Amino acid sequence: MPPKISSAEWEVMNVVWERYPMTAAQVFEALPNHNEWAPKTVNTFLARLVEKGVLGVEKDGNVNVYSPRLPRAECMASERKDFLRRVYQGSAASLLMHFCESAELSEAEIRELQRLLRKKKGE
Amino acid sequence: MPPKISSAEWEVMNVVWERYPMTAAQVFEALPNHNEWAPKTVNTFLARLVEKGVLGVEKDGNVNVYSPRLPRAECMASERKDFLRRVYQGSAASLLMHFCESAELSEAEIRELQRLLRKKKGE
DNA sequence: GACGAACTCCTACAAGTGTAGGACACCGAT
DNA sequence: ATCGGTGTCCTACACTTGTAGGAGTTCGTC
Repeated sequence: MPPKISSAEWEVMNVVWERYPMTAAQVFEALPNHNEWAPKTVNTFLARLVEKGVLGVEKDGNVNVYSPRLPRAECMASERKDFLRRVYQGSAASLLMHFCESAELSEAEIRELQRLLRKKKGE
Repeated sequence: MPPKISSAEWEVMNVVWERYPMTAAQVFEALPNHNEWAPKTVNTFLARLVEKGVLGVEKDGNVNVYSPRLPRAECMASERKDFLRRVYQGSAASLLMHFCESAELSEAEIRELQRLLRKKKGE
């Protein structure tokens, strides 16, 4: 199981998973809420992610270069499992209903979901 | 917005939302993992939930009786929003696909979802 | 009216998280 | 060789969360 990734750490990882390898400065630049955190703060998150084994770091000269050590899909799956249990006590059906109702979905996305459900029914 | 409810606090709230009002002892008894926490621990969670305004408390003699002060649906919605943003960066469609794929769904549940999607398409 | 059981209220403490600051090192320009 | 900028590493600190323990109050029973 991947380790627990905190909320701020997810922000960072979302950036790094998109386009690694990255230096701390690049991560800082790429963050959407880049204005809300001091560069040092981002540095702390990077260091903690390395500690946790979510990120790996290599030196390019004196500069740290970070890359994921865990696949995003795996961390997402672990987070889904936790959320499903904690908030929905395991009931995937009501979770899906709730998200479905409040989601804004395009025609194409709806069709894709319908296709998936039809396939599921067949099993 | 409801306040942040921690993982352990969700366990407690899931019980209280099912059948309030409840005393601390009743909550303790009703907890699924009732064996893993000391009664005092559960007490701490209850107190914190009252502080946060999620639970209300009244005295029945010298005994505390707890009831929700926030509707479950509202707390779930807030949690969904947070999860969607943090892990899926707002993409409800991929969230739904992922949960759909890994979920075990009965025929009836699938039909219900299909109905919901058809309705959504019509809008 | 004193004692034990039950319950509440206050306190504690370590680990995790958000939020950085300061010291120190190294590279490029002068 | 020196100095300033840029980056790393270590340290800090308050708040949250998980996990309770102990002191004190009160009610029913002997």
